[in-house]
Amino acid sequence: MTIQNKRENIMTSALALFAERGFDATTVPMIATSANVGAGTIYRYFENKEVLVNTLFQDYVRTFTKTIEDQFPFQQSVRQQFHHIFKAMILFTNQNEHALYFIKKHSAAHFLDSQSQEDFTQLLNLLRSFFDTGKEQSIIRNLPSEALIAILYGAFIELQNLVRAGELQPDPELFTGIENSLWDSVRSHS
Amino acid sequence: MTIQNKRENIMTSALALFAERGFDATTVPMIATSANVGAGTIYRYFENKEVLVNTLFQDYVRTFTKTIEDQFPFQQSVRQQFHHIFKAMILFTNQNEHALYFIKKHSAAHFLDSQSQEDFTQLLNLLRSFFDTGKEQSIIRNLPSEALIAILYGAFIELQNLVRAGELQPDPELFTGIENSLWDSVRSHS
DNA sequence: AGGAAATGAATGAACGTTCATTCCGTTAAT
DNA sequence: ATTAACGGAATGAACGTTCATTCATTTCCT
Repeated sequence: MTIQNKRENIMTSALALFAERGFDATTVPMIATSANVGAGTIYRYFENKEVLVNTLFQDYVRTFTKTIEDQFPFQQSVRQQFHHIFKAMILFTNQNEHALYFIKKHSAAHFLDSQSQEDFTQLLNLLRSFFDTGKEQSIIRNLPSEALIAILYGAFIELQNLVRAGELQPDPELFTGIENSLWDSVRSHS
Repeated sequence: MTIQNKRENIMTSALALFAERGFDATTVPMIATSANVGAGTIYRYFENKEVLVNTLFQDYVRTFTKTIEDQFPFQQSVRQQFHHIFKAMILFTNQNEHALYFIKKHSAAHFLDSQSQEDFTQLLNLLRSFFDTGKEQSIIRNLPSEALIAILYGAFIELQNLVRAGELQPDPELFTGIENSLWDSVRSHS
């Protein structure tokens, strides 16, 4: 196993455990066992448990932000921009199974350093500016953008949890239905 | 302070701490300090930390379920039933500040005993039967009831977090707007 | 005074972290 | 081609700390 693989292995194991059990209920030996390394090995790659969780947090928040920003259809309709964001959320979740839930679960945690908080704020700003633009055009419902983000984000995460738990079959039809539901929750019905 | 008050005091303090920090990051001495009692006193009222958290969980899940069931307008329209549920969520949150978030945060936790899980399932069943009825009448969107619950529940909790954090002003106008948004997310737009 | 309630220092288990040791791939010498 | 020496990577037992829990003692109330 290469060094890069081993580092990623530790990160992937830690991500899944942090997402499932939470930071505080996950022990370093647990991560080590799951990653098939000795407990001490983790400290060759990460200064300590908090550095590990912050590294993970920043990594995935940035990747998620980039996924939304990538080829964002600035010229097109608000509805199409919403579709792009929704697609990005699905794509990111498919490519990083536990990442969104991990982010959600720890985005207000006491151990986040200032860099992690900054990265998360940037993600929120991106969503906020989308909703603000949509409201200016009277296409998005007249609610605080914070609230609109909460609705979209809260509902989406809860749904992905059901999919992860196997209680919901992730077929395209379902996703279209959910996209429409969430669009109807944020759009203006004048 | 009466015995009943002391017990409630411990429960209220534990609730707030569990909601804010999570079960694993909350220590028993923390709860004791917050409740102005000695650490040992907690063990006069609760066998151990897990019994305490399960007692809290069952208490609040049952109260929440009762709040929804109380005066439920079975005879009236699905929209009015939805309004009742939404009002119940607001009422319950006003009367039990941290309770809904506590429930949310721990409803899939590893330390929940079978009684807690059963109580939570009953709450879900109540919501599920509301959505099922609404779908039969083609008033509710044709999505799995699990998904509809996730949307309503996920969005609502996320919004209450913003209110608790002071990032959203809880005025009646906002709540009406949110109720409409969530109704539009679950209703059928034929 | 007597008995129940409350206490918080003491305890042992479990945690994050360290570090003396082992392992293993590469290099160099024969 | 084989072997010896080297050094960074990996290890997991051991350390100090923190936690949940206990219990000998004190406090409170009747």
